[in-house]
Amino acid sequence: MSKRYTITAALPYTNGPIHIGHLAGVYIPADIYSRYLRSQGHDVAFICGSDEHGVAISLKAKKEGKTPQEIIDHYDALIRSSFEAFGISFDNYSRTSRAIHHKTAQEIFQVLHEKGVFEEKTTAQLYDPEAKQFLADRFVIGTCPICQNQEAYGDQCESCGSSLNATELINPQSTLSGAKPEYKETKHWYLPLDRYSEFITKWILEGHKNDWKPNVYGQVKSWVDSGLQPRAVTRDLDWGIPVPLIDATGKVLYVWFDAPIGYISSTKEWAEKIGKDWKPYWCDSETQLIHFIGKDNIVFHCIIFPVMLHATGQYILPENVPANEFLNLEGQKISTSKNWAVWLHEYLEAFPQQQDVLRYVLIANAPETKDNDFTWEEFQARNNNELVAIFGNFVNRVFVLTHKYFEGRVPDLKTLYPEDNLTLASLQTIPIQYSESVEKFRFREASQHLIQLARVGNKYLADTEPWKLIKTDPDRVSTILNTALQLTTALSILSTHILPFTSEKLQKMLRLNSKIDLWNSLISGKELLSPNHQIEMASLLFEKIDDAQMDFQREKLKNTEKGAASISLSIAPEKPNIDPKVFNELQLKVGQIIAAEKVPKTKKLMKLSLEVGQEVHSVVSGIAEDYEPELLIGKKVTWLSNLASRTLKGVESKGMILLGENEEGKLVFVSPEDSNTHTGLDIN
RNA sequence: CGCGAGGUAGAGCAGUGGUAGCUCGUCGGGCUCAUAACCCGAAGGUCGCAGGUUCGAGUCCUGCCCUCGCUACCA
Repeated sequence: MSKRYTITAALPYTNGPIHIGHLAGVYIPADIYSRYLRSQGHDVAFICGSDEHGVAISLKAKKEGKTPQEIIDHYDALIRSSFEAFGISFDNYSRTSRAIHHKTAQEIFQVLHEKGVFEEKTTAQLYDPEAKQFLADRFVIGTCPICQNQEAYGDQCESCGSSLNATELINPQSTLSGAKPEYKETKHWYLPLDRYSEFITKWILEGHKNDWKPNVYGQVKSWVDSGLQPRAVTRDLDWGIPVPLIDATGKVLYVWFDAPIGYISSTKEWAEKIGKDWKPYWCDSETQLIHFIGKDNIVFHCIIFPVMLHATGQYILPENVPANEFLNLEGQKISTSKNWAVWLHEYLEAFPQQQDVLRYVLIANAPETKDNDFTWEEFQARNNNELVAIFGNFVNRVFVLTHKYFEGRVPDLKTLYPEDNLTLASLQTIPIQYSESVEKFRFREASQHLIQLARVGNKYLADTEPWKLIKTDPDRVSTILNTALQLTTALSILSTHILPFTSEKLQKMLRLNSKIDLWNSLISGKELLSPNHQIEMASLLFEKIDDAQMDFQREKLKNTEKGAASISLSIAPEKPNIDPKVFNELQLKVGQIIAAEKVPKTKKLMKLSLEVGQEVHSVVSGIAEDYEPELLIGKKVTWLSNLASRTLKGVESKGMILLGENEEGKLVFVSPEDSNTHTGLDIN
């Protein structure tokens, strides 16, 4: 029976291009699922769009001396075209900067406001008087009151790991202008999540205990157990959707309030274009709503957005939120700022017409249950050993044999032997297993069922050996090749979701004209190609990828990483001049490390014994992530000796070892002769 | 620190109480229609560690270790 589905894929944020992590985590699974549902005859709206609001874009614009509009136009165009070229089959890809979205988001805000859902609160927040802006915690830096790190953020000190309030920082500074933030009162609207705790508990914790993924369920449970808090849904900012109330000038909707509404406005835009009613896709309880996201988005899609939808009293809730974990690249976290990524638009240029290879590799190794690693070595191996050797080679064998023995016409099916029946049976059983996997969002498993079908084909040919029988029993060969051709056709149907470009090419080679109901013919065991049907000459579906190409990609990664490093090799801004007396108050000495050990239960802290003249002092330093204890022994360092002692994690620390942070984010000791340092390095 | 997920052959994964499995890689053999492709076979695991429950534990319980993530702006 045909059902209605609304499938959403996380809105990409338009401050950077799309990389393989986005694809493996969200877009390829969502695309496969949508294509699958369509081939089953379901009514599918596969919805996405660019997320174009928020502080990050406004900041990036300021930094690059552009307008936010220029930034979003650039990335929206890039993202849009690379999705298109990659075959992500969105029914609509919109933008949150469009009028229809502004209107939709404001309407939903209005509805919630009129229903009295929001709480209004006036609080004092940090304000930058020079930039004339309120500051998010992240945009205030200052000295950590706990470890004296001078670059602690308003919410957390990354050196000692303590969580902080921006108010606790010593000498707070705005990262926008360098000005000293002051307090200013401001009014905001809060979504009282705490009042919906029971709703979330019943709906997810009780209702979806067994059908949602453990990582998603666990995350939600963790939020609910720790007590949901009211959350502000407005911000004082100049970039975003204006809050549609008279007493809210200068305020915009919080980006996380407006972004998920983008799914709805994108659906509206699509429905208008094709003359449909959008409402059933969001308001009809028969519709299945599925959100594809990455794990960092769980709270928004499982708690905040559903509460918003629920509170309006008009919308349906997601049936499932199959969030994936993260993909690493060559053993390291993918990082946009460090340029450690494989960008989709660059892949498309480097590997033209090979979209399916990346689709296959990423889905075969999708981070479904835990973080996974993408390596070019694996990319090459999967292409050469699976797509080329198993899938492509089987198809090629069948085409070559059919032309060699039957002039490219499908031969008759004569007497069926047990091995023929066995093979034909798998044309039904494998698609059924494949379907089960897809319906459970187990795409990695589904890709293995697909390749399994090609394996069955290779084995069938190896077992029956038609090239030997042709001399003695041409009738038998006729049956074998008919069977092999049915299998090839089945392969072209089963691969439509994961390998859409390949599937299309193969169907052209087979001259498969009617595309209607291919899936049904497949699982009902109908004859897929009739005798005497003429097929095209063989052409290769996949090509081998050689070592040189892979070396080139690996080299490129290294170089772009270096390139990014040289850009970020920035010189810290000058601080105001100080009185020489202040400097004289600092006591700096050279010390030598004579012992080092990690402080237990911490990530970064290392306990060092420092020999200074005749004395030995104990100093705790946040360098454990960058240095092995053994390598530190014997090292001479610059030591600030008259900093008041303090105790970190139960270990007394006297003074402070001077360190700089280099372009790779690695802490280096201040020894100007060292190759790790560069001129202009900020010492602290 | 708290919370969540993960830790199973060289690599990537499946396996929720009953003789440890799949794919890739490795080694050996077969085949020659095919993109030096394909098919068969073998080697390779104290299932993170330590206790416990049970006739029986990868699977349940307890403690610990390691990796990743979340802690409210990175998929």
